[in-house]
Amino acid sequence: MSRRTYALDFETYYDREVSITTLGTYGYLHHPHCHVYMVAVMELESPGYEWEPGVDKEAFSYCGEPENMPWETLRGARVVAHNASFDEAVFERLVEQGKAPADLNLEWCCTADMAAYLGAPRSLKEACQLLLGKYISKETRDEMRGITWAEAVDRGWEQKLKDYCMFDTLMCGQLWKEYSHKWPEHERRISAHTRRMAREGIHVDRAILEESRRKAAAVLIDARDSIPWAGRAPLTSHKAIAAQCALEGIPMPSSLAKDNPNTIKWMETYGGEHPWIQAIYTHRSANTLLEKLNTLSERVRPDGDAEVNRLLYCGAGTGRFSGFGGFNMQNMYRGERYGVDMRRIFIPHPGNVFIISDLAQIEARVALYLAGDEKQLNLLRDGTSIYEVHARATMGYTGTAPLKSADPDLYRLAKARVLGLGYGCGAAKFMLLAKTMAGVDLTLSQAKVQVADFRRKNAMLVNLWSNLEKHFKRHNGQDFHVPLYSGRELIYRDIHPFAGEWRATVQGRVSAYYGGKLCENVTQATARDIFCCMLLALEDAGYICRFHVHDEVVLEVPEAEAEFAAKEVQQIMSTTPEWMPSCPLAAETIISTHYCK
DNA sequence: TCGTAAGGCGCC
DNA sequence: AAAGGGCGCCTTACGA
Repeated sequence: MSRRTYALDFETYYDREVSITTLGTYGYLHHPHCHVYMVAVMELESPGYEWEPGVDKEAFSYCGEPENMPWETLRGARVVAHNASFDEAVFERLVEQGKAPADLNLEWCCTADMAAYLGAPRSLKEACQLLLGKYISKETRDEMRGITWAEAVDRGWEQKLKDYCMFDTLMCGQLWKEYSHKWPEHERRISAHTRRMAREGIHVDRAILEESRRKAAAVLIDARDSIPWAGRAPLTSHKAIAAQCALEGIPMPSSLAKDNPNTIKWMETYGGEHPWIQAIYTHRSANTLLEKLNTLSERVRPDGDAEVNRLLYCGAGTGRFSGFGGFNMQNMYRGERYGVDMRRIFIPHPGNVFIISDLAQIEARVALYLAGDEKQLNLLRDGTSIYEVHARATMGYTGTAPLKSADPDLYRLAKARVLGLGYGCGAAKFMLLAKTMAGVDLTLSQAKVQVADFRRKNAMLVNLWSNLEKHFKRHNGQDFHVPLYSGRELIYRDIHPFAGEWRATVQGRVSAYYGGKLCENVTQATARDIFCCMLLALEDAGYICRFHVHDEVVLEVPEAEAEFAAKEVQQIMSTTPEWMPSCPLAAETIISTHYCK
């Protein structure tokens, strides 16, 4: 039985400090200044569906203070909101405050997520422009920053605000009516899964968190004391550093990036005589570390769980998830620095353990599948590691022993090639990638040889690059839809040449594209779809996902079930979706009492 | 005092 | 012809 569907939009007080951005959803909704002053609710089958401001407001079930909203109307309904994570959280807060009933059995759906799935921008304004051809003004919302409901009423803004709120609700509803049939059920489940994770948070070891903050702060103070201009100029200011260089008669490097080869040489040459050189790098990294720990600390709720696993569904143009502001779980330090292992801070609730499982080299495997390289796929199916497969298929390795032990140098070079050259990277860039990804030192001419050799021996992949580019360019002046095996598609809009590049718009962002990059996009998108398939399979099997990072999932299970769970999770994570049969996947699964790499 | 851009850097 | 990509957060600089 299908549910009745309503569009809904809340309006709440906000200012510079009291906002989701600064406080997180929980902190914001529990702040004493936070006030939910309006809600608009519209039944999508109502005749007022074509309502425009000032014409007919009868279409609305309700628009006014949430305290007087007849919430029973919504019992058992589907509720559609733009950025439902917010509206759902507001509703839960009203329940908590006794202003709404707890048992309405609502199904929340998010039109911002839907827009992102369709390759449109997330914001209501831009989504309506692209998907409905309608212009929305956000002026009223901007004007309300720092203005309370009572003040707005005093200014005579009551009707203006109602119109604004109803119009947003209407637009949200229209987006849903026009496009929801293009948003498949399994993707709606992923969207809901993302909101569920955020709502529940992650348990945190507060003792380790506080100890980590103390350690980072101590390092920071030491570094500061070694910087001569401390207190007189910003500590990592390029201008201040250039002035110090001039003062001490040493050259200023063109870049201060710590991985830049020229900068490394500069640090080695002058670092000994001038200890502040090391100190600026120490300060930079210790400061970032401390700030992240501070952010995390601010997001810990009274129950010891932190709201740091909010993700944007389809936040990236490829459909990957992205961060949502505040603490970002997707770029967390691995291992220890300054005696702090950030990942250890995240723990399961008492009596539980984490099951951590990741897809091994998922993108490299998908790329072979998309390119149709059966030779390498067959070797993979035999259980050979992907780097050895590459060495056997394209680098002339014929030994019977595993490559990793038989010829470690060749193995590392194969790894560098697989990780670094799959998407059109050139020789200069490959030098850096080979070093950072596989620890391989190459001269520029050696890198050139490797790039040329890779492209010659991996013709099917190179073919995929050029085919994608060819089709892309053929859509000059149009949109290019790239179908994925999952049934989803990537959409490159408004393709046109500009300044020697080929540009397109994805989720409202314009950038340049070429074969290797398109191939990377399609590969990443497919890997994302495979991963999401597994998220749902895990949910179906009853597992609670605390958070995930692109190809890695962290589940929380009772300790007593850990062994069985690890086996079952490993099984689920190794199972290829039915829409991509015979793509050889692999997973690694561990049991842990804390998050770790 | 704002918003934005850019340099730098963390991860997948 | 040549081009790894996908993100977000921190600081500083700069212009309105």
